[in-house]
Amino acid sequence: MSDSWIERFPELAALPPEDRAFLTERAAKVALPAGTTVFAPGVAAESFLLILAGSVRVQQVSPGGREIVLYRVTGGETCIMTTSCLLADENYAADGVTETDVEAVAIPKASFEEAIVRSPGFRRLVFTDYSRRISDLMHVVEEVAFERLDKRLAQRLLARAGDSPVVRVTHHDLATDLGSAREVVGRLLKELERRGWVALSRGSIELRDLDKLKALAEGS
Amino acid sequence: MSDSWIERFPELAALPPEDRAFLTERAAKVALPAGTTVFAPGVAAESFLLILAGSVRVQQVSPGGREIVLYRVTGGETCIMTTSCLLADENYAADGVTETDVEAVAIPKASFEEAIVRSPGFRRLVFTDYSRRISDLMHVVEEVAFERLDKRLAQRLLARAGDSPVVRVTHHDLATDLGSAREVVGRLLKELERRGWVALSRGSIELRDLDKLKALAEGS
DNA sequence: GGTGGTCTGTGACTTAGTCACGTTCCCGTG
DNA sequence: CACGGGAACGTGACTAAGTCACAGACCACC
Repeated sequence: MSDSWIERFPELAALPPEDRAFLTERAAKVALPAGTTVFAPGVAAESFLLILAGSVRVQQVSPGGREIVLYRVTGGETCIMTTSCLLADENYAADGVTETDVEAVAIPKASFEEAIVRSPGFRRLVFTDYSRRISDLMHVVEEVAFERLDKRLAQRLLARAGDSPVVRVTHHDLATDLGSAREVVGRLLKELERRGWVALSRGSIELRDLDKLKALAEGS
Repeated sequence: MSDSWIERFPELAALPPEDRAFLTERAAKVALPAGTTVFAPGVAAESFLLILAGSVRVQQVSPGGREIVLYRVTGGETCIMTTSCLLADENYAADGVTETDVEAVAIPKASFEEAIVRSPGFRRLVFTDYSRRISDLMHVVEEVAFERLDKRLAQRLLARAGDSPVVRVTHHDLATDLGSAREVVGRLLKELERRGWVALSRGSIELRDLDKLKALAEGS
């Protein structure tokens, strides 16, 4: 298989040629359409997944139907949940869904284990990704437990706005991002609109006063 | 050094003799009195830690002074926060404090990396522990985001009660366990007392109706 | 027998979540 | 074009949880 994908992973691109070859020979490219369930509680994974492009949302769903996004896996990152299932036969209470069309590379379990043994650089990539996810999770705990919702909402709005000031997102999606309820998010947004900081319309939100929003997002 | 400690870790005890010897030769036993800070934001670790006895509490502290316990590391487990620092040079926003006197075994960074390479069983132990902590963290997120506080409080009371029905703990400590505020915990406890399910006194709580508490802890 | 520190209690208030609706908008089908 | 259904959003009334500013109460130790 072509080894061009490996350039998406600086740690792997810097590997000695024989390790690069080992990986590229055993990797298979896969394409996942938006909305695919990559993993779910009770389903064992059989490959190590490296995401080339697109985004996988890892979330928890409560018995009562509420959801919270734990983190997102995007291009250049690996999917810890499948890794863990490979290494520890662990089953998690979270599921992963592609938010966009996703291009990924899959390495079978046996080759993955061998790569861990033979390549310090590969090992480092895997451990680094574990650490990043643990950081992500700790950050979620911190936010959910301690931060005000209006502040978190402002953070999310700013994060979702790329260069464009218009964010295409529903109240429900924002609530899922924040682990809150749609009505609550709607009310907070309405208050922001009343202040003139955003303009609301069905399915999208225009950020009108970035400075004020940033102040809210960063304020203590 | 004596290799008796290795029996505390079934995965390691089952290792081939040469791997066991490798670990026991390089491990150093350490004793940490209660209240010792094992790691903290901004401090790099230099050894892999295996806990033999006692308990290390890993927690986050908010700017506003509120705290939440993320998980506890107890006998027979390893400390992935230090592991992560070893492997990924990551710095976390959490700190670890010994809750009791702790006996542990430390393996220097270089020996740790070598053990990862040479011993599949050791590798498995490390990855399994990563997975366990990720599970723990996801569980915390789920509880904080979705579960009622009275239910979580009942769970904690039951968890803290060993065989004895009298739990020695302050309202503040329970609040820290739950990531909540002392006053809130106090009010909920008072309500439980009014129902006759617990009896409160300074510094301790007597569980009077385990069935009712269990029903609360398990109820939807 | 004070005295400082820890632990707990309380009321008034704000913020967040829940529940049960109702309304509006969009888009495809008859 | 009407209209019907689903998705998105709005609202009010209520409960749960967190915050703030205190005030006691208990304990240990001079």
